[in-house]
Amino acid sequence: MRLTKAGEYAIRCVLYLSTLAKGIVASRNEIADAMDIPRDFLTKIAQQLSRSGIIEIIQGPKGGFRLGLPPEKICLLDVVETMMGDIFFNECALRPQSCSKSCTCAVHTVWVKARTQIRETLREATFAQLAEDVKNRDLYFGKGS
Amino acid sequence: MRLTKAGEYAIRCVLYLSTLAKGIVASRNEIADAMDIPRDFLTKIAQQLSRSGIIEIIQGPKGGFRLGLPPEKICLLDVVETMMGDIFFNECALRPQSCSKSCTCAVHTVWVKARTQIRETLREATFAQLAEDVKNRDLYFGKGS
DNA sequence: GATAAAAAGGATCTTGTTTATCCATTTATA
DNA sequence: TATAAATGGATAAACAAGATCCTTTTTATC
Repeated sequence: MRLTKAGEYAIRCVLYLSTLAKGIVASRNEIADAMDIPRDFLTKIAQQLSRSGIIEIIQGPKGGFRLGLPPEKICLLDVVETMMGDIFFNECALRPQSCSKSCTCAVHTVWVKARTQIRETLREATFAQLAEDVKNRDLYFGKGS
Repeated sequence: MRLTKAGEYAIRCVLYLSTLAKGIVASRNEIADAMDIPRDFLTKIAQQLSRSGIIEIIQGPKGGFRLGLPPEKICLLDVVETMMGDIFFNECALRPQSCSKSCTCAVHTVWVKARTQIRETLREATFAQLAEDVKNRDLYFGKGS
């Protein structure tokens, strides 16, 4: 049960953009180099992030990516669910009709609780906070330890 | 981010055994039929559960599976981690040395929190409770709705 | 307009994991 | 000793993840 590479890369990309001044565009190559993301894979990831409004893509020379929302309006949950779909640990917790047994059973209530908790935790973590922390520590940019 | 079939089947298997009187052995076919698990797949699942002591396997005629521990000593976390390995959402949360960037960053503390929460929730859910609930509701055995 | 930088979109490919099945071998009851 | 029942190893099929390549489209600037 783990974060996919696509999810990890997406977080790094949004985090990078969140550390820039408002409205600044960073090119795909710049982001890929800085955050250690395969260039062409980043293309696909950016397309998904763009479809859910988390980033904007600018084409043409001087093009690249920038945030589509202020970083305090973007949370880890947004990015994770964009890249990996809904978080659920058991079909029943989200799609009761797909369970061959009854779905009110005790097991499912545990999954629902787990799902709710993790979504809440990921929702509380905004990229404004994350970027601030990263900037303060000089992390993620080769300056820190 | 979801439970695998193997994880789901393992839970159903242990739940079935937990509803039986202490020490009772159920054959592989009985469990497979009752809980809608592919017979040969259940073999593999049982081997894993047996290696971590959750169930015991009895060979020969009248053989089958039974719990290796009292059901109040088995929790969802045990079964899930046996079948799916450690729960972690990000490499760094568990293996700091594998992260190419610094691992004290703010993102990782969020993953650590999420991981801790879900493990706690799954640890609290024992099969004694789960089986009791299932028996009370006549669920999981075709008698309920 | 023409040029060129930069991203899109589609196709493909590799790799790994999950799920499932088959069969010869081992175990142990009666 | 015969037989019921599970093991263990091998293999296959299905699917998802990760990565890469190439042609087309967009658009800033000369």
